[in-house]
Amino acid sequence: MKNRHFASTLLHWYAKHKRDLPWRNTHNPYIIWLSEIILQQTRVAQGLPYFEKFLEKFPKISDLASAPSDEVMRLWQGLGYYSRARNLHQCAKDIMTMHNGEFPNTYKELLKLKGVGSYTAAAIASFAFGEAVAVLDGNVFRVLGRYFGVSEDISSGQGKRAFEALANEQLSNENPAEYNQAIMEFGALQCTPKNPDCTSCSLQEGCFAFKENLVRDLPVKLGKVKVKTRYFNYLYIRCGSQIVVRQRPAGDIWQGLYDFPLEETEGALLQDIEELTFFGQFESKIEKIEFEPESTYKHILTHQRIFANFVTFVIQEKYLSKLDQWVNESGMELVSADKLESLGKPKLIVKFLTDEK
DNA sequence: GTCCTGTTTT
DNA sequence: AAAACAGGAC
Repeated sequence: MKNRHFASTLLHWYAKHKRDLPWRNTHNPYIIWLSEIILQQTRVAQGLPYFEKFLEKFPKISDLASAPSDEVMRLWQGLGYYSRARNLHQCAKDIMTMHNGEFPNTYKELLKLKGVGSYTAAAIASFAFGEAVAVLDGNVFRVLGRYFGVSEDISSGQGKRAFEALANEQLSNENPAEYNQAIMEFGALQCTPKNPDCTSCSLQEGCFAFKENLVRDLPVKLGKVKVKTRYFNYLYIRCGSQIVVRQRPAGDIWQGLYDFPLEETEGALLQDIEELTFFGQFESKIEKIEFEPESTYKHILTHQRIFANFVTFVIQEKYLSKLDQWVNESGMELVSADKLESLGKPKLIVKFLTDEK
């Protein structure tokens, strides 16, 4: 007989402390999948409004599959990690075309879906279909790492395998769904990264980290991110009621979102508009120019630090066709302010547009 | 390693 | 104000 103290304590704690969240009252795999993709790398408080918007707009997976991708990206605007939105949409289409609109119902098959990795596959398999497979997310690493005193690095392959084995060993086979929810909720509310509430903890007695005073040091996470700095000189070009926009290409940040024509520089932002290639081409046709290098925006990502300036150009309306030609040749678009509002944009762009008003 | 934004800590 | 942190897929 295995020692079930850990699992049963978590299950009791969960029954008493769990939050009532909309995706917890269903076995509908579409709703569970949607919530899990939105909550990847995202806290409940930030993801909840997006979950509600998406479910209202797309009540069924067929609704999501048939939506234009710009609409999906616009709805995702502000949530970050936009590949999740692209994968979400592609996955919905794949399920309609390759699975007759029905979700796969095993961990193994779920893992093949776009945007579904080991965590999300385990979550859907257990929550929707009751499969006995343990989830492994940041909360689970922390709770297991502390309670059992695992000192392996969670970012190494060896560490991950050790945690996976331990997680599946502790999993309640009677109720894998409740157990998975319980350990993650426990990590989110009780066994938090900073200042966990050890004094009121029902697992305190058997906790290795508490006993050895290692709560602050577990789990072990090595590996550092090196941040590179980039300089974006944005051109905010208007002509009559039209604005020049550009959809961001593959191979860089914010793929599929819209921003403005951009001249990126090395080492520093441009200090003079005459250094902009665009200025040379349109110098004689510019009515009004605003250049405010003092209002530089700083935008921080995990791996990049971006400094951005926005230079406003107002082109005389009689040169619209000339501008239109340049826009088309450069693979960009001229859109109205309303259209621009409706497009999915990075936070940096939304912030600039808000500040403009 | 590459992908984002919001919150917490310093 | 800046840095650190939180949160998985590819």
